[in-house]
Amino acid sequence: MSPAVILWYRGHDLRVNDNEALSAAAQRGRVLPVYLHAPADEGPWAPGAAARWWLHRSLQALAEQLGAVGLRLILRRAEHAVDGLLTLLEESGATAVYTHRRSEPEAAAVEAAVAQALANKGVGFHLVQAHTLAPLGAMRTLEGNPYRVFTPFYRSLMRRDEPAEPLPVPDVQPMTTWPASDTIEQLGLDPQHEWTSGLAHAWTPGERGALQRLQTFGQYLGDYSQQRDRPDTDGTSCLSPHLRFGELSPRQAWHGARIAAGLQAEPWLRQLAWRDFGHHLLHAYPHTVDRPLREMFAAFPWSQDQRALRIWQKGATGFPFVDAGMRQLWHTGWMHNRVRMIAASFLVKDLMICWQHGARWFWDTLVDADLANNTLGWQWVAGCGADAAPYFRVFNPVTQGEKFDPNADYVRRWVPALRQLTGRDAHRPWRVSLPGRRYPEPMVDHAEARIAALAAYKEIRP
DNA sequence: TGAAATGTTGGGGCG
DNA sequence: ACGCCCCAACATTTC
Repeated sequence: MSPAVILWYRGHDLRVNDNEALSAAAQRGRVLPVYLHAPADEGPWAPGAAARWWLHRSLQALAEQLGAVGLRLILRRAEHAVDGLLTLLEESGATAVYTHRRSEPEAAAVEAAVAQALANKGVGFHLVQAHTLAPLGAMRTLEGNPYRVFTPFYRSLMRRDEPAEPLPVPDVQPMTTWPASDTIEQLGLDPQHEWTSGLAHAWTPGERGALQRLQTFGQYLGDYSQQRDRPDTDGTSCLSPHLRFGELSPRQAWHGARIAAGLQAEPWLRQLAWRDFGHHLLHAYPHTVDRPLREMFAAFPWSQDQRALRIWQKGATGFPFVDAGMRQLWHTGWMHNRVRMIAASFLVKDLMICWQHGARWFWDTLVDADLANNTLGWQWVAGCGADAAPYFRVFNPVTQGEKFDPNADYVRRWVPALRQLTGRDAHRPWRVSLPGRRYPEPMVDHAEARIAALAAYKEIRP
């Protein structure tokens, strides 16, 4: 009788296809899959509400996928993951633990603690690297430093061999008797707020939903470079939450895109590489989750206006493109990337509210909230990160709207009060009279706000 | 993965 | 025919 081995799911790896830890575990013994909800391990960046909504459903989907091959997903609460693993080792007599490495600083500490505890027990610990295209730490400049500029990082990534082909679902030997499991409800992940009703309409969490989305997007890949900046179309893949939860591996995405579009997949693979860049940066500079990479920004004279922050969060700034984005976020847990840049720029430059507040809001409301990419994106916009937009590049929320949402279809979709306006007027509603005034006046004068932000930036420059 | 200010050019209206 | 002005279109500089 072969020994039991634990397959430790950690929430960024919720799939059975192309699952290296599963495949390795299956070769070694009877597979015991477990997800441990360990709040004490999570620190200040525990998954936000939208991510918990997704996680709850993705775990249900994973349990089904595992069930189809004869495995059962064990769910457990534990103070620390290491406690949960030790308990399960006792109960099952398992001889090894397989899992996938994460890139977050807190997760690295957990991995170290688990490695230590398992070594003490003489239990094998197999930490597999599969959440990025290139292994964390493997991407180095000629001087041996981490890349801090995207383009050289990208070129270097593309010079590597193509990622290996995705693995099929392995043949598995199930356990003969299964340890007890909590129910998904007992984990208490689902936020059960009223607002989550919109999320279910927009998404299908789980591996099947992910593969379906990849399949569908493959048909549009040829138009990606034309359409990707247009929030009024479905030009982007919308794979980000699936990748975040590992319902799809980056190399599955890579090969899926190659099969669908061959060399034409390049512009989209470049975006997939941005995802890798974020994870490599977070791994190299873990403190950047709440501190600017470029240290002079610590002295920036940020505004503490809580009221303004609320107005931005609600999507009531009076700038239609910004408000449409913030409302799309609230209703669907997702925002088009072009609009993320504009909305983020508005918070940081027009309102001069520090990027950490924006990052926290996105963290709580995005279904694809990923610490590495959220940090990269906000520091990019704020101008304080790696390969950041220079601070003096201030987006104009009106002209950006006119450029990328020329008929204002996106704005009118998400801001009902503007629906009666023509495409031309919807981006500048203050020029026309709105019956009932259901849409707010602009909360700032953009031209003045821009000048104020540039002046503040001048203060901190060396 | 900007935008605004400033500079330059060239066509056309006009006296 | 000529110079002058206006201004759109484009280029360059600056933040």
